[in-house]
Amino acid sequence: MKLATWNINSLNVRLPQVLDWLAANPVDVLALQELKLTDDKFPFDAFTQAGYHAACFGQKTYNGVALLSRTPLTNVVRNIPGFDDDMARVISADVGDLRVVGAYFPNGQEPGSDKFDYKMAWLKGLRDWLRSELAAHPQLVLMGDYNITFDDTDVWDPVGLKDTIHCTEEERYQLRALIALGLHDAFRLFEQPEKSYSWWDYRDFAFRRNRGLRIDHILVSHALKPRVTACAIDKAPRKNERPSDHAPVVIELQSA
DNA sequence: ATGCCTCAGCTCCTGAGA
Repeated sequence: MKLATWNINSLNVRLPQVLDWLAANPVDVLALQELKLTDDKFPFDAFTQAGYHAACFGQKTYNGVALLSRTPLTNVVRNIPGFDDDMARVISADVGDLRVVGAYFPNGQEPGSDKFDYKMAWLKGLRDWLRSELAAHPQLVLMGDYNITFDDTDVWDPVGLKDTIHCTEEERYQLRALIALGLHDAFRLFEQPEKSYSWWDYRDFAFRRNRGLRIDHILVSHALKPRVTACAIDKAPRKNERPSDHAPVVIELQSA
């Protein structure tokens, strides 16, 4: 089976591209981030016609996440239990024998800012909750827009961007702490092209120049790791007209 | 260069994204 994650930067604008991508890439599960719409505006009918069940957790203007699945989504949980948050950033569900968590991590704006402090608190909240979630659901996948690079390999200009947002040691420490719960970066389980990124700034022809960051990730639990057969970033949708600034990341799993 | 795009909205500018 295949699962994917994609920050689509407004579902209102990107719905046709999501449907086109699903038609060409009929994944079993797709996690979406940055819907930028409320639940009452979510296009359930369009996804039903495309053959997908959907669970959404929307919000006006900002944030908003959803899960699409070929098979029913059950035990849906919105946001991080135990972490009080007024932003719609996390949605979890059972899909077959998997626990799927889709997440839109805070941006953080700038080290030292209030938004950076919120990002750190959110990461701690996520980790505290995931510890018990992993214990309850050994076969777990956590995918989404993490807004953090693992290391300089994920950064087009590690010197120029040293200690800037997405690249600070504090953020990377938090990411390693998530890994330490018993998770693996599916992308690095395989040989990958050099300078592989999942996000490119809209400005300055950044995509054409491949000036990007790898900030969209799929982490798999220990129990799931042996089932992973492939993981790749699909740059094709970034070449569309009016693209999202992010590209989808896709993982392939053997059946249990 | 507090810029460069893109999107939402209390929409002809501003805040936020990353």
